[in-house]
Amino acid sequence: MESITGAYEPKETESKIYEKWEKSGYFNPDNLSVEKNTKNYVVYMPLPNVTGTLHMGHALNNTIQDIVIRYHRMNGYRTLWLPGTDHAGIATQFVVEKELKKQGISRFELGREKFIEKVWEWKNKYGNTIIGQLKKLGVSCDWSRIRFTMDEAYAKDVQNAFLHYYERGLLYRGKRVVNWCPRCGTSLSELELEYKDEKSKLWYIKYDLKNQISNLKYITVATTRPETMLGDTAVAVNPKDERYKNLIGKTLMLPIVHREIPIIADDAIDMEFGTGAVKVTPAHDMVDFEIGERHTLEVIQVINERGKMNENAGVYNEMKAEEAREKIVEKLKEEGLLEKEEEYDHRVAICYRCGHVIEPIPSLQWFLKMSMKDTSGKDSLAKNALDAVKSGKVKIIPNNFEKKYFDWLENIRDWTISRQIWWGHQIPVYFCKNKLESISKSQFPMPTGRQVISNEDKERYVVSLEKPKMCPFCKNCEMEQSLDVLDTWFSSALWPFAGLSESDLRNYYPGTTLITARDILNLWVARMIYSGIEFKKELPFTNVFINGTILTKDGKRMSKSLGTGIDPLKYIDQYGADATRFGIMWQATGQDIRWDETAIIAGKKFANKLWNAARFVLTNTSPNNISIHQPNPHISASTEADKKILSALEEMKKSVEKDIEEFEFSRPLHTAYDFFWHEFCDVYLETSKEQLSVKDENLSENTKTILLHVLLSSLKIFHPFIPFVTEEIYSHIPLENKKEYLMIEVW
RNA sequence: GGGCGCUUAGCUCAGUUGGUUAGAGCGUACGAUUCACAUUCGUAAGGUCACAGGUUCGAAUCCUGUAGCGCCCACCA
Repeated sequence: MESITGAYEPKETESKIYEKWEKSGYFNPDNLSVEKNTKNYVVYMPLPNVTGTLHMGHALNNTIQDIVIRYHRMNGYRTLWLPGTDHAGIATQFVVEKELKKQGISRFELGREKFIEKVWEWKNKYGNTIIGQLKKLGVSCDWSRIRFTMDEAYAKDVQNAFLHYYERGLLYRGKRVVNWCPRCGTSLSELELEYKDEKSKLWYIKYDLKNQISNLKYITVATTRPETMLGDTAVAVNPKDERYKNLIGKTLMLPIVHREIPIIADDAIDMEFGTGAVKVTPAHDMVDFEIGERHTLEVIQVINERGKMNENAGVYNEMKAEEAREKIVEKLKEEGLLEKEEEYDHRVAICYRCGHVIEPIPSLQWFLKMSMKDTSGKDSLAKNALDAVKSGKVKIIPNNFEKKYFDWLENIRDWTISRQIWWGHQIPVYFCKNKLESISKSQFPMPTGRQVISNEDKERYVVSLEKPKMCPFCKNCEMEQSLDVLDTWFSSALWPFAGLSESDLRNYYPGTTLITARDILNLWVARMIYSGIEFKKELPFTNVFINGTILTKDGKRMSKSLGTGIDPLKYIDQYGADATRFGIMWQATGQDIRWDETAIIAGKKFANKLWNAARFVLTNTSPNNISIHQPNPHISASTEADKKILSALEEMKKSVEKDIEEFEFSRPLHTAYDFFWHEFCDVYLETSKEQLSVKDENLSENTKTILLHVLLSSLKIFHPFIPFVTEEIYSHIPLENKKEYLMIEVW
């Protein structure tokens, strides 16, 4: 075995082997020589963003996926791991905007079309960075099937999904208070918000009663946002609150504005907090908006999309909200209407992307109906997702994450799917430019093909996959496509099937397993589940495995922005991908991981141990041209040591299989490690030296067979974990019925 | 405020249904080594299993409570 010498050097070996694997075509299940009726094993990669670069979380998540895929491939499944990237609307737009800013250009100067061109340029240049990094890790994805969420075929399915929902009556347009980022100029879903603690004040403001009741002249409300009082349309109290019971239905004079507003009773009010009386501003608070709906209150918007006061704010018009706040507090003080102010710590919502404080404002958006309650005979999307897990058809592993999933779905709100950014799937809605006051029936032609026409809100539009050739309303305008784009998750929800070819859908849908991080369980997984049922009538997968989170050594979250992240590429470069994978999996017990670098060193040492043990076996077996045949090599135990190692091997193998099938990935690595190092190397290898030196040809030949057999079996077992070094060693093993690669060996 | 999880050797963590001397990697100490591997081998030190009760013949493991840490959810203006 002259080609195995010295210490193991991962660097060259790894890139050489990865190239060979890719060339072999075996990442593509169509090239695997499997029987026709063989079962599929399909894994959907959680889509990295095109802005992404590899971090520890990806390394962990993708290593686990690769273990599952390689294990099943060797076990004879038609194995497909589908990779892809996500256009990541706001995230990408933000990155490109920042790039442009360096050159002193804003996206508004550029204009929408030019800007989108720039984003595509950026995407084509940098969008596959993470894919290249993943390859270094050794992942065996089928790159021939890589998709991007804005590929032509994918985009078509996205548009189709929109139309489908519209036809089913699940999409509606409405003015709602949404989370608005004034900097990004778009609405955000609740899942896109982050929070930060802020030191603020709680102001106690007197609202005079229109008519004094006995001695009572006013009631006091507490607020953190006095500037929104200009848009107050009620004050609410809890109906059970004795203090205010006799005031319900009475009228107050709103200070500064001098507008009459009613006192109403609503269960949402907490009697314990503040004074128990709350100002209600339906335009600028989600809860107030809901209260407003229940009591049919007027919605008066006083803050605009840029975070400034608007014309309804009178003298405060065009002031920034914070400035108006100060001015209003001053004014209240002057008028003696400020009872007191308290220091108050609270949380404010901020944009997950740019960090700007979120301003709840009313805005016309598209919503996807989720709620369980209003059923139109058919089960709601949320109900379908809920039932899939409740019935056990989809398993969430570990199952304590089910609760989080159920909680979210059971309390779900309609999903705001429109975004006012430029980068994304533009919604397939076309407006009539002429705002005709009334339209006669005769002006409503039948829709052509798959089109739905609508004239709600005096805004006439057509939902259609293609731009209508002629406006069905005025018959002469060039219809204009809506400028809204879809929430990124609207398209990623379709990931298991969107953009796949007919034959791939037939052969590879539904898939088997999804392996992901817990923070996107609801954001993404739940939505894929109901989308699968909605569009393909079949659940997209049966297992959802949630991997742990990698924390820093002192238990903090690893994050780029905090500077606490660690770059796995540094480890791959220094110790090799095998060592890095080993180190990660050694620690990935299911719990969150406080990162310990020494495990990678253990991995590096182990790769070397494996290498040297192989070197020993191969140099001691090659002189006589011994080779083995599998699957049933003629193994017989002639000594106690033989017996022991063979039964230990079988036991180890069984234990590893059981673990992997139960989504345990760290324990099998420990088990195999213990066996190989301590039982095979420390004990049997030493014993074999004696057995080989005895002048008993049968014994020494048999010992050689056993050495080769145990080595080969071990290589297979380790391959899913540390694919490179095992593949390299395999290429040197004298095997009669050898496969082209260990990767496709029979487990 | 609610939910989930964690607390075991100096560090990072295992410990399956309760059952003898509680394990691993790394680190530490001492020793070995021309014979696959110093990325090695051998030996050793090191733990009142967070704390307090309880169940049991027997508890790191089950129950109750307390404390600390982490994460998630929630409309406390």
